[in-house]
Amino acid sequence: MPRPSPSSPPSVDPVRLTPRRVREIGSRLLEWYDREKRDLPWRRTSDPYAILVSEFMLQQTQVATAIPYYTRFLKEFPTVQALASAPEQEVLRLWAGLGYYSRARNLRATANRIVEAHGGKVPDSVAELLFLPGVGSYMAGAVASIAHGIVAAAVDGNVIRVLSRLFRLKKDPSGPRVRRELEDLDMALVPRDRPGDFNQAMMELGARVCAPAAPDCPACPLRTVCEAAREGNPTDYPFKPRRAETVEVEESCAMVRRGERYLVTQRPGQTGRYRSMWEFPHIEVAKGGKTARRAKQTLGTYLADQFGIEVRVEEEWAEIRHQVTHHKIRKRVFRCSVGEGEGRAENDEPKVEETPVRWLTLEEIAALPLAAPQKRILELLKDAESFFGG
DNA sequence: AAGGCGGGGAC
DNA sequence: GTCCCAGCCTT
Repeated sequence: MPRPSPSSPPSVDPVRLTPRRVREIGSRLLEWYDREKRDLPWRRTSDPYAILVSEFMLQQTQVATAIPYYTRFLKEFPTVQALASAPEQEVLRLWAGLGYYSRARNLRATANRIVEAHGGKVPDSVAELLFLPGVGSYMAGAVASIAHGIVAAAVDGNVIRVLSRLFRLKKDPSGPRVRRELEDLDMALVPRDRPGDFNQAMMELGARVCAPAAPDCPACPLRTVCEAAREGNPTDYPFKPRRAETVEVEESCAMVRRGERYLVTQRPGQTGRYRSMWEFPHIEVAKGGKTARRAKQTLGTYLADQFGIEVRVEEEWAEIRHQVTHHKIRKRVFRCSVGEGEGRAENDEPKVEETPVRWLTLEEIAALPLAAPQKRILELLKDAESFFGG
């Protein structure tokens, strides 16, 4: 049997899963976890509903970001019944600013399903959990293991990284196939007596020690059983697929004031960003050429066509920059003036039925579900009003 | 299999 | 600036 020559293409190292190595990984990791685990709100409860809420919030969201939202949310909806019977707008309002608003809608739908079909109890099997809206492979395993002590794999971004380094896995983990292999591998590692703690420990290790850019190998409880650490190149793992290029987007936003009230509208549609959330009217502006002038024109036309409101677009009043996934957005906020008797009087009938329009005070607007950039505009307006004395 | 979905933390 | 986060759903 010839040895592979140095020039042969790299192949995936065979994963060696001796019972001894499995035991060692489990015991070292749990020992570390028992010593180092953070005191997090959802670790102070054994209520499966609360744990379910935390898992929804923690999707693509860092622990520190989620904590204040989690606390508020459970205070408002302490039981699955309370959430199931809440209006969607109310759920969205508590989620506003956290992003990925489908999570909020799915969580509410899941609460509904749990009350209707599971007698108000969060299911304890992975198969049943997978039927719930917004619950995928990771969450089903996380909830089953953490809330119910079921032996299940829970493979998130942290676990992908830890496993890839432990076993020097070179394959792209973003596809479902390799993902499935990772789940099988993880499943073989989960200690039968403490599945929930093991899964949390893997994630905590990934977040605090086995970090993406600067892993702290000397502090790692698994350094003696980690192939990448031995090789000295942990940051070579996991394989990273090419990222989408950043796209720049220009938007115009209308600040239309009438006395104490401002024009706001509800985002229409069954799909798409921010649906059913509220905003100061805004629209994307085609780029190129004299963008600034086009931004004004586009906005005036939009207000007239969409809402039947004739305004004069005045000066640019503020500029908001933010980034969502691979979109880099610049939002120019224009002050707009409405002539006396123009626009509409108190009974606003938009031309487009499904696009509600309201004239509201800043206080009333603050009570609506607003995405983060809209909250920022609202804060700017509040500051301006207090500055000018209202 | 690929793209959409928001926002923020860490560097 | 960059990367990536306790992912999931739709097409």
